[in-house]
Amino acid sequence: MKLLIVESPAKARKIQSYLGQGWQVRACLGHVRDLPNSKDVLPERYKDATFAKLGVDVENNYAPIYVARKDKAQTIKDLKALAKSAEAVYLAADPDREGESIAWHLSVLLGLGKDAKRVTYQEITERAIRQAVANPRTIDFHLVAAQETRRVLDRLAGYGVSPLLWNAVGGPQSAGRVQSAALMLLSQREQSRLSFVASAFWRVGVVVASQPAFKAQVTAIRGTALATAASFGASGQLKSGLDVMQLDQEKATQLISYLNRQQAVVGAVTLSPVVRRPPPPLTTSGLQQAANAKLKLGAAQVTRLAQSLYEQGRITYIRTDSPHLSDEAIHLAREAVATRFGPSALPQEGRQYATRNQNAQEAHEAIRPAGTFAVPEQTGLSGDELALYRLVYERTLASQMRDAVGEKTAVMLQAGVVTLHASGVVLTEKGFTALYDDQDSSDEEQALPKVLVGERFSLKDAKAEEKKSSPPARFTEGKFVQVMEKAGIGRPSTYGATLETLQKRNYVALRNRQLHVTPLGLLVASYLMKQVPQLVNAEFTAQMEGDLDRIASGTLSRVAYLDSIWKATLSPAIRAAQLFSPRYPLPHLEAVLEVRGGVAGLVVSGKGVALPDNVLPEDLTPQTVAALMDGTFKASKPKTSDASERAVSQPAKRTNGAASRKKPITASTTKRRRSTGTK
DNA sequence: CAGTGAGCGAGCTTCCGCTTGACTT
Repeated sequence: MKLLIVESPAKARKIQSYLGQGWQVRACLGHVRDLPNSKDVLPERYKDATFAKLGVDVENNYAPIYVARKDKAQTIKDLKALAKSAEAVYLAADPDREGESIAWHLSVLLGLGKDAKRVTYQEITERAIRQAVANPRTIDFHLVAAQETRRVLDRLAGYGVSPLLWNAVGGPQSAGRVQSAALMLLSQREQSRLSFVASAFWRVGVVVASQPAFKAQVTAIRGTALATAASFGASGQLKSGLDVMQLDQEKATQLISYLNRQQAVVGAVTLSPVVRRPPPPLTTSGLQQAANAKLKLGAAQVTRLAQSLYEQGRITYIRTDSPHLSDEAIHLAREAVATRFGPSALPQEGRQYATRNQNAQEAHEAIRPAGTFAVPEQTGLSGDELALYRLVYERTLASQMRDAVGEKTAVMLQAGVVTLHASGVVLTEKGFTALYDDQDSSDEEQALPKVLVGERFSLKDAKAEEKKSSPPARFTEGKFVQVMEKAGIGRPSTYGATLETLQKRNYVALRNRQLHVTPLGLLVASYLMKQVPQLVNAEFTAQMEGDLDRIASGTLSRVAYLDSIWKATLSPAIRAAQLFSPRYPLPHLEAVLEVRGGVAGLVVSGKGVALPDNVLPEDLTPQTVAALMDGTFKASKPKTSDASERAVSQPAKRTNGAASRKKPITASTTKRRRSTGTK
């Protein structure tokens, strides 16, 4: 009997069916050994070591202590028994950095030594598997070293910086390479919203009475452009150097009566072709984004539903960063498109998509229907599972369909001294949009009639509308997963977990499906930014990836790299960090956020109160601040939250005593903390 | 005299990434 070990049980079943008799295919369920997370799992000889809690002997070339993971005890026992009676053991963990490490840890636990046979393959077909097991290689120790470097760095950074927060903020706080960089991105967005000053301006629209009629907007008067939202800076002023006119209500009203007496002459007609390519097949982040936008599902819910579909054999593996489709998948997708829309809906050749993500490891295919591409209605699925499967099915098919082709028409008209513009798009070939439309339905696109330069039309129904410049939008969970991927922060298997951690720590909260940074989150972010800017820098992970690649190729030593990050950078910053608690002066308000015992509070002219749990920075106005200070504040009852919001916020419920304890912050206590801390 | 509460000190918290069930509530 030969033993083949993969990571996932679903994959094991599939491969078992290919290899058949003479093979045992088993799953190890991911990592089997790790750094210790508590003292009781430590081997006896390390119990008294100074680095016991850290699990890394920094002074001895950053040697890690590895212990078998408790949650894998049974799995390891079973694998050991099988390995003993097997004539050969093949280690077939995923073909990436983490997979190579898993293979090595298995080889140690199973006592395989140099005989360990490492096999990898890019797709799960009988041919690919048989070819892989016929050509085993040895374990790539450079790649294993790169993974170990990543693991050690994360432990040193996380366990090094988190205690700073216990001192400065109080309570069970945490910091890390991924979660703190993510918090910083969210916090920067929240801060630019808090300091943003909105400006009001007026826009005037009119109906051009052609056959059929269409709508046009006033864009300029006597050659001077009217202000749009883009004309204003974040502080509410018109951007300098712009020659624009800001309409107020009075001028807008005058403009309306002027327009109603005018005729418009067509001054220019511009036609330009429009080609829209289909969106690529789904990756983990793409699935989160699409399911959030189209199905209004939260991150945790999408993960649960997708995992279930994967286990039922409906879709391929759900944690992937590659939009790649196998030849077989492209063939099946094209067949399904031809059945539904006819062969004319297909381009000559199948379409392959390249990843846009620099850090992609591409160990898996895109997320697509597994097996025979069952039509959604014939799967027997229902509810959210059906909806999510349909999304995967349609995105996969759409990726193989023709481009949508059309024409954009832009018309300029002159009505006396007033310049008007109208535009519209008409699709002449629907292409993939016949199946899957990825455009926001809100940006309406009118079909313009054919008009000629010099034609005259009367105007009617002129209307003025007040608009406001708006701050950068908050992120939904789905959108933010894409932001993390683009910044190279985290991995497909951790995007959801990172969002959960940030919510569990009460740094981030969901409201109306949008991610908000809490007062505590703002304080933690501003503290980390001041004391350990290296850790929260969004570039940090991207640079790390480059260095890990050099370690994997053998051109950079693991110890030299860790020295440059730990001994030369992070460790000195941690030693020099101030321990006093952070303050955050709120823009536009005479109030400062402070924190005591892990609870954020508000301080106004020396007097402090703790903030109730569900108060977010956007709730703080002169009125609510006054009410909070004199104790008359009533939390506005949030509107009934939808299911996806509940699903995520439930596990985030805080059970820790320190965090839920409420103590008023007084001027004397905050002052004392600061004076002791700065010594 | 009994009950209350301020104040003190000891001990605790934490990372990222790879995988699923087996546990309660």
